[in-house]
Amino acid sequence: MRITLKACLPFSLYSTVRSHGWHQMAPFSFNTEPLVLEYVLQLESGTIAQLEISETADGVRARTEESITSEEKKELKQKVTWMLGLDRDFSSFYRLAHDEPKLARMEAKAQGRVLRSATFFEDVIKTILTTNTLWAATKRMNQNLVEQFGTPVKKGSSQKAFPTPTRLARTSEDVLRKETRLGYRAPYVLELAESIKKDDINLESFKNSDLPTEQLRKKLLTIKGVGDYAAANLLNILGRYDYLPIDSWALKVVSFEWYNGASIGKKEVETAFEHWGDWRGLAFWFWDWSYYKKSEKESDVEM
DNA sequence: GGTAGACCTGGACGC
DNA sequence: GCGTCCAGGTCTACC
Repeated sequence: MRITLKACLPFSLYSTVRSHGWHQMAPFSFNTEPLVLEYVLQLESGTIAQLEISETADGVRARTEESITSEEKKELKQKVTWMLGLDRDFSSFYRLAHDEPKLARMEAKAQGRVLRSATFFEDVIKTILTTNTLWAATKRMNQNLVEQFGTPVKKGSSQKAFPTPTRLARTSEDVLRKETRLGYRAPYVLELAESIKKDDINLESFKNSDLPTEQLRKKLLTIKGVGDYAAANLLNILGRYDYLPIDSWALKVVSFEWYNGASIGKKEVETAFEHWGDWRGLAFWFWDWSYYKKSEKESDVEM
């Protein structure tokens, strides 16, 4: 089965996929030759579809070998549109970015979209796994979650979908802590899965919520394991750019950019992007950091 | 509202 | 191979 979807132009599959590290996390995988994004998607009906998404002249083509119903096809279209932000229009931001040398490239590279998971639940769990740990450990915890609790494409297949809240709610904190190696994050993941199962929280409604960003942020902060950084990161994923995800990396690159490497706090980061108003999260996310130019120069010397 | 300490894993390092 | 140190956000208790 194949579907083609049009994107609001400009669009680049490569730029969207490489917008952050999600493409390195199961059930995503990404090949550059040829350019294909793979994802194991679990539909509402329970059907598992192994998707191969490639770029077309004006959008994407999604292919799966599984036969699916017309209702499932409709859901698949909605999910792919959401994951790649195909309907997102960044023209107002591009007009502002043209005058900023650190962002002026964005329109030509069709940057602005961030890769999202099929469900907001998956994005919240993955964000919790990024906190207070190294990237390698985040990937390992996520891999363990998918391997241990994900539904396979076919019986015996190693390709599995991200676990559903219902499936995770059936496990125990002890298993998540010791076997999935989530450590102190285990009760947070379990509590969230249980809350969704009991309908205490509907994370998927956050995708198209009319609530003001501040109220949405407050709701996110009620989730155990989601603090200021994680909430801002999740708001950016939802397309709300009013908050900056300030972690230790942000302090480092902003300090290098404007404070000559001196020790700084959150306030300095916020001040640096204040004038971008409602777009500040997006400007921050795609800023062309001098810190990396310096690193490249140093590695050039070493070579 | 601000701050200190605990939480937990895994990589780096020294022995 | 073993032990120690450190980095990484959030939570909770306390002031």
